[in-house]
Amino acid sequence: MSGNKDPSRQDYSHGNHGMGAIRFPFSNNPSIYSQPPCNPEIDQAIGNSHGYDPTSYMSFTECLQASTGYGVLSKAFDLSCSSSEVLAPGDGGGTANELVESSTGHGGNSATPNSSVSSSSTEAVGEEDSERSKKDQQPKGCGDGMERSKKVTKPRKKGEKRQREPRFAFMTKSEIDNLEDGYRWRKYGQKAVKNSPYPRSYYRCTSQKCSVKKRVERSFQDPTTVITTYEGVHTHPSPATLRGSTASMLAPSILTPTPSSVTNFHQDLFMQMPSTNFHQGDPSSLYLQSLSHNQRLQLPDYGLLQDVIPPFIRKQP
DNA sequence: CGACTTTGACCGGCGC
DNA sequence: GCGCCGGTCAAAGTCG
Repeated sequence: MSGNKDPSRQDYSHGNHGMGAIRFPFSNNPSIYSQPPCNPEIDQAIGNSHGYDPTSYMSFTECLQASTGYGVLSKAFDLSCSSSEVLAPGDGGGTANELVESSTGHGGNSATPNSSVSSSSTEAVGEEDSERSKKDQQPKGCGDGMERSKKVTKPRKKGEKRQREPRFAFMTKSEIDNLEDGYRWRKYGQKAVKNSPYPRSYYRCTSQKCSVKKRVERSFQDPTTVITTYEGVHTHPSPATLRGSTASMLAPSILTPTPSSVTNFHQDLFMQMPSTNFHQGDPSSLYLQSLSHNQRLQLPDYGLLQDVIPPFIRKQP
């Protein structure tokens, strides 16, 4: 191996050398994302209704950290959502597939034209991830000299369905695949995506006790769009947060509340969300749109407030 | 040398 | 039952 073998990666990973060097961009400029996501799969996954409200954004990190409290999200959605649309099979499709992690929602009737940024997805909040427990219980010892072909598989109880962590999917307009979100990730897999020339990458949070995963893929119809799907809840604060101002350095516009304040902060944060910002799917899900880091440079300077005030609040007159 | 990426193989779920 | 496909594993390679 010589690294850099995957052309499909290189093509759009400008300047992305490993992780942690990328800033997550966002912008308040609604015009940038004037076109709907193109990948039909993704459209469905994120419940794209072509009617999202581009004026309402929150930063990637905010969303992510908000995801540390699904209850909060749910609460927020309860407050802000009136209908049950989530996924928008809309165009007669019903070709729901892999990206529609959100299992269903409730029928996910098509969103109304103004129903906004619909959410993407979340899945049943599995208490115990059987998948993970499989790994945990799986005799790791099988590694020593053991070939993969003899990999021990944990006997799964019959009828025990694999449950997944809740997921959030974000769409991001970016040339960069692996967006800086304040956490450290280790890539553990990459797969070709059906019907797409772009591969899907699988990442796992490097924190030992944290089992959060994320998938990153690129829309095949709009290569500038990256779809990031988070699965699980971080059990630890963002390393960036711990490092103090690092997060701010990486992404000055991204709020990185202290761990202890995350919950309350996001509760407030979602409470303040415009009702068009997110729609309730199943319990909670987000669909974030953001912009390239280039565009972020055009943001007005809020000084210290940049790190305090959520962007979607900031932008308001 | 440790952390991380790459990559082919394996596994399980699901549709037919 | 079979095949497809998404997700994961883990050895090997790369990088700093």
